[in-house]
Amino acid sequence: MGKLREVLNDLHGDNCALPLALEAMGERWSFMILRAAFNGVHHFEEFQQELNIARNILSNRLSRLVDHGIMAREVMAEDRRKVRYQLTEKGIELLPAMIALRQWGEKWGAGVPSTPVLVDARDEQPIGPVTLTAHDGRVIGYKELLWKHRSELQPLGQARVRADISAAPVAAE
Amino acid sequence: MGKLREVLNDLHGDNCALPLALEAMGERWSFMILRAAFNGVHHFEEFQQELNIARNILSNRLSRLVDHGIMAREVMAEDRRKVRYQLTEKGIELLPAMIALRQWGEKWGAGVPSTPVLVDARDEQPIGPVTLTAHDGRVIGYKELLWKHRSELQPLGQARVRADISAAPVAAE
DNA sequence: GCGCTTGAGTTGCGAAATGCAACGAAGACC
DNA sequence: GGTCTTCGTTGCATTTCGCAACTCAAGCGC
Repeated sequence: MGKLREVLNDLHGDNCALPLALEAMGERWSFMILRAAFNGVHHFEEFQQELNIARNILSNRLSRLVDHGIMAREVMAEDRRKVRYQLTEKGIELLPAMIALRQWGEKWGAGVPSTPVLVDARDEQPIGPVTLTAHDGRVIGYKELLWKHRSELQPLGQARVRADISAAPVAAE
Repeated sequence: MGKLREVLNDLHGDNCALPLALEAMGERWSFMILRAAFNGVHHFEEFQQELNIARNILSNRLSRLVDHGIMAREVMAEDRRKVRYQLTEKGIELLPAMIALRQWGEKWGAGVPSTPVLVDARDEQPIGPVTLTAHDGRVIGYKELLWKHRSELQPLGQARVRADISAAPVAAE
């Protein structure tokens, strides 16, 4: 955990939340555990058999996920031997990242059709590909993108709104 | 590399491309290197200084990314000491996954505003959050989703189209 | 040519993470 | 009380990571 964290907050003057995400999810089994959790796995033994992961590692990974607030640990009332691991909202919000990874693997791997498939509950159609979108929701490709430093963004906040606001006082003077 | 790969292709009868993606990108520095690459870093020494990563690890990670077809290695013609590492299309298509992770880190980390920011080249507005969408592009939340086995999907292909097709013969009879 | 620098790695070795198998301990079950 | 479950922990071998020093080919100044 040493090196990576040290570098977390400065990348030649850049700032990035990516290392922060990686500190929580960058370890070998984290995403696999997350996936199992999304598939309804809740207990230690279930994870262990499903993933074929060493028990000590699983124990460690689950603790870490709990520490990071990605999963919640709860001793069950009706059988106090059992512990239930449940995704928190913070954990659930990793779904787009996980699905993006999975779709990438599907596209570029050896044509493995992943199962189970995530479908829209309304019509049971598989979901679409995870994409980047402009602020108005329009899908946007890599070539239509620029990396900008925060300082060189539109004067402050959303350009259009901002223009309206700043125009008002001038008119009032 | 042992355990994880063994389990890659069967998760109690499930199939998943996620482990495949993780095999390529699941190692400690892979995403950080990818991020640097997206930010215009191309040479060994640049990666090394930018990331403060050990040279042997960097060497190893770059080779592996090249092996996986995520980056391309090219010895430069005008100075044959220099090697240029360039993202391939396969690498570029990891952008949604990377941004999803980064946005998650931004949201749940200690309010770190990431820089540089990805903006729409057209209006220089920051891009929107990476989301899951239904097949028709409508944004879809976790609670509106179901996990379905491939076998229990709508009879085959798209439901609506399928319904039309299957209705026709019946009417014809 | 000859020393000097630069770019891209490699090597050796200690520290940390991972994997395996066996063990422990509390709670349920009869 | 004895046994079975569930969730871990412990000890030890293997693998990966991290650091610093070293190699080695290619350009550069003269």
